[in-house]
Amino acid sequence: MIEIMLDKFPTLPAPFDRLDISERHIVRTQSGGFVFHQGATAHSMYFLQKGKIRLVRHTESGQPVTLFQASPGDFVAEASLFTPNYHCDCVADRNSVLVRLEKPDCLDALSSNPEFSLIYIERLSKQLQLYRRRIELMSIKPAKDRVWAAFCDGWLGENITEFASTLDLTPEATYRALGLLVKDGLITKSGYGRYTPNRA
Amino acid sequence: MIEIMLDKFPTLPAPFDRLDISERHIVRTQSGGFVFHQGATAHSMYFLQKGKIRLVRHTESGQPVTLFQASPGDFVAEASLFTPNYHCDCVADRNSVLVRLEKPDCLDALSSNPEFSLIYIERLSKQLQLYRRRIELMSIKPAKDRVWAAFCDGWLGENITEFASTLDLTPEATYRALGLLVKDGLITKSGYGRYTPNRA
DNA sequence: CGAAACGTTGACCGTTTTCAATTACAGTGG
DNA sequence: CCACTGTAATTGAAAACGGTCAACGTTTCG
Repeated sequence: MIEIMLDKFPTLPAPFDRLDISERHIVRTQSGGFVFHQGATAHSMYFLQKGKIRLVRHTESGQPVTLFQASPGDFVAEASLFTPNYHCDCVADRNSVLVRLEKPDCLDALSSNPEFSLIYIERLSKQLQLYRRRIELMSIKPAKDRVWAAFCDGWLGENITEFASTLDLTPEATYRALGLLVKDGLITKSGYGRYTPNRA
Repeated sequence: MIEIMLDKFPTLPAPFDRLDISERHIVRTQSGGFVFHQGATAHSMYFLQKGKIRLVRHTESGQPVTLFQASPGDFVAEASLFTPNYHCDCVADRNSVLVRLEKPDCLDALSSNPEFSLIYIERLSKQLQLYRRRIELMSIKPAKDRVWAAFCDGWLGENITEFASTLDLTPEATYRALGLLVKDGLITKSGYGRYTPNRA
């Protein structure tokens, strides 16, 4: 039970786990509610613990443009540490729980504690790696090859639908690709919605 | 003339412009040559000044997998600051010029100079923003909408082919999309390979 | 001038999306 | 424990979109 809850609520990762976080930093937002608004003074960055949030920018003509959809475990508005105002809205798609990391606290820690900085830089560097890899994955053309590459990388989690959206494929296309890979003997279907790698 | 040359050879951006860089840090690699090998001790990260390089990982079965293709202005192997070995090959696709940023120099600067760290963190944060936006762009389904969104964002540079590849579209598809946008009156073709936004 | 690279357009083809229907599983309340 | 409900998984068929191939125009640069 407890493990499941921990699973569903990722904890604040290093180096921010060192900050003094109290209940007043926890932000609970109802589905449809705003975490911050475009143009508002950027006081904080956020860590999404639970739910789904979306960063939306409004163009001059008023058209909304989604910049990023965050899932639990993602940081949001890291760059706000370096900009005076938020450049987009942050809106919750579901009831969500976030940890507010206030700008002064972050900048203090980063300025005064080199170890803290290094760990954050490490985190950002590795994130960058992941994003680059994901872009490279999305550019693989036949769906079968893309799914195979991503599968080998270990992107497939619990949920195939989510896996599909990570690859920018429809779930249907993903199921079919997985089916072909099974037929090729590269992977094995080990149950309803479960696929496991084969030994060479 | 000189400006053009500066254009073609991006200079080392902050904060690394503060490091003491001499000729011995400049790495020139012929097309097909390697900058570093998977498994080798990670001594440095690199800044690509000219040319094209590719990060390639070899799977257990020996299949090569491209992780990232870098263009001038990109950093490569930032995460190697935090890992003992390179986890992929770095191979030049053209004659290339890189600046080698040695791990001890970088870690020293990051550990001893908080301002240096902050600027690097700022850079990484903004890179992250760009990648996230690019992923979001690539997930826009009809090519026309994708091109329009990217165009509004200002991704279109000098080269339409490059613009196309950024969007994971073929040049042909991109030309057609641009044509439709012109037909819709959203943009104007202002010359051979030149498109400009329309006023509302 | 000539070669090379980029831009542009057309036609055809293949893959993926879309839409629809069915099955499997998890969680809920009786 | 079981029916009940919702979400995810799965499969099929048809349509649409973008990729591929091919041809040609334009610009740049040596």
